[in-house]
Order: sequence, then C-alpha cells, then structure tokens
Amino acid sequence: MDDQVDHKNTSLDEVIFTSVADCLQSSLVMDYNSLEKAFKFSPYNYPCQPISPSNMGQIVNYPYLNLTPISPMVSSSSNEADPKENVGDKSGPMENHNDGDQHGVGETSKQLTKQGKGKGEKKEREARVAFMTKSEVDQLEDGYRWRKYGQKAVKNSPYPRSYYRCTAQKCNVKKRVERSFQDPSIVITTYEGKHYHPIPSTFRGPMVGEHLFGHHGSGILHSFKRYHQQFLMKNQHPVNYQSAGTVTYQQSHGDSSNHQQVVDCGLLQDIVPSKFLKHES
DNA sequence: CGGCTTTGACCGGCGC
DNA sequence: GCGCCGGTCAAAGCCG
Repeated sequence: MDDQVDHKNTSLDEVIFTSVADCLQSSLVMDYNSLEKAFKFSPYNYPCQPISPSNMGQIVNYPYLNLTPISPMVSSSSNEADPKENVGDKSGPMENHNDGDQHGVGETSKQLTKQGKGKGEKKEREARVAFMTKSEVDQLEDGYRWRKYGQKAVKNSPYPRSYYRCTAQKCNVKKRVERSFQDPSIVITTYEGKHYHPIPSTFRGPMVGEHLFGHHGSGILHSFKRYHQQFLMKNQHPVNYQSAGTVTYQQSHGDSSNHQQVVDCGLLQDIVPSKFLKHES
C-alpha cells in the first residue's frame, strides 16, 4: 500500500500529476501525455481500445483516493462516444452547475429528459471514472457526502448496485457502487461528474485512505484536502464535459495478488471491453 | 423533525 | 412493437 503514494514526491509542480489521486483532483482535461506521464503507462499498451485524447474528458476529483491505474477504459455509453451529440443545443457543459442540484427549480429530471428527447437530444453523460477497491465496506469514504437514491440488482451477480448522489447543493456528481461477484472483496465504484464545491467541512473519518492505506492516511490526506480546496478556489470556471470517457483505476495497498485480476460483469461490463475481460476466464 | 435508506414503479435506450 | 435492462424517482419507513 505504501508504495502507491511513492510517486508523490519531488517538486510542487509535479504534485498535480504524481498520482492518480492528484490527477483526479485536477479539473484539467487530461490528455494522453498527461495521463501517461502521471500514471507511468501508455494507454496504448493495454489490450483494450484506448481512449483518445479527445474523449479522455473530464475526471472527477477525489483527493482522498489513492489509486493506481489498471487501464483507461472507453465507456460503452453511446452518447459520450459521439462528440457530436454533446455539442451545442443544450445549455452547455455547465448546465448542471448552474441549474442547481440537477435540474432547474420546479423541473424534474423526467421532465427535462422528455423535453430533451422531444427535440431529438440525447441526455449527456458526464465523464466517468471507475475504481476497484479491496474493501469490506461498500461505501468508501472519499471526503464527500452521498445520498443513496437507488439500488438495482446486477445481472449475473448476487450483489446489487447502489446509486448515490452528492448531497451538496448544485452538485450533480453521482457514483455507483457494486461488488464484484467474482471477487466479493472488491468494491467497484464509478464516479460520474465533477464536484464544484469544497469537501464538506463536516467530513470525518474513517476515510478511504485511512482504511486502505493505514498509517499513510492522515498526513497525506490532510494535504490532499488542503490542496484540493485551494484548487477548487482557483478552478470555478466551466469545464468541458463533452466527449467523456471512463477511466478505471485500482486501489492497491500492498496486496499485489489482486492486481488486474478483478473482472466484473456488472458495472465493469459496461466499461471494460470484452476483449479485456476474456483473458481472465 | 430532518436526513437518509429502501424499494417498487417508472422511463428511456437499445436490440431483436 | 416488444421486451429487456440500466438508471432514476419518490413515497414510505427508519434513525438519531
């Protein structure tokens, strides 16, 4: 576990890109070079369809997560795969940001969806980032507060998938949590969207970092939080969400046995190319 | 009482 | 058109 954070060292400039967590903090649109530099891998090396620089898209910021990448994945979501779909006619990438929680006052998502659909628009989907985490608990603490709004049974899996939304006002970030049926010790968390607000001040442990990285926890996490909040102050500008991809990371904490072993037919099925999954069976 | 979870219903997308 | 499936809603219930 400790080795994970070892990339974060050296200069301040590098802090931004010395770990996945740092990258996640960044609201910059990542490109291949950044990612490769940050994660010390080339997306092209993976036996799956690489994410293009244009669809790498926006990554959410989770300063408490400390992760190593498995592979960047292209989401199978149709609308995010087609940049044309996202351009234009809606109020733009910051629509959610401006609208309040997720919709304007007096409008339900259903209503909005219907409006959009009436004009042949597709609902935009935000950038997604999936994490695989070895944990006994489903709800990993990432510094934000989440409200559960749904749960669905996952096909071919005894474990349900839970849907959470960030409880902060004007925050449209969602996450899905499910457990891998092949390895129940693995929790797969998929984040969608980006927080435009500070981490809740009421935040309290145990945090995912502490849970997973033991003694490494507090100091790093504290600095993460500080950095994160400073970052947020500086980055209130609109961010382009168009053509987002999904990136998958795995939390690693000294247990290399589960490295790249986790395959899930629920959530991951949605984002992991079948070719990539096959070599496991 | 407010915030949260649970859970069945509903909706839209998609494949056939 | 139909059925399946993923995602979301919202009422009811729970809990501190």
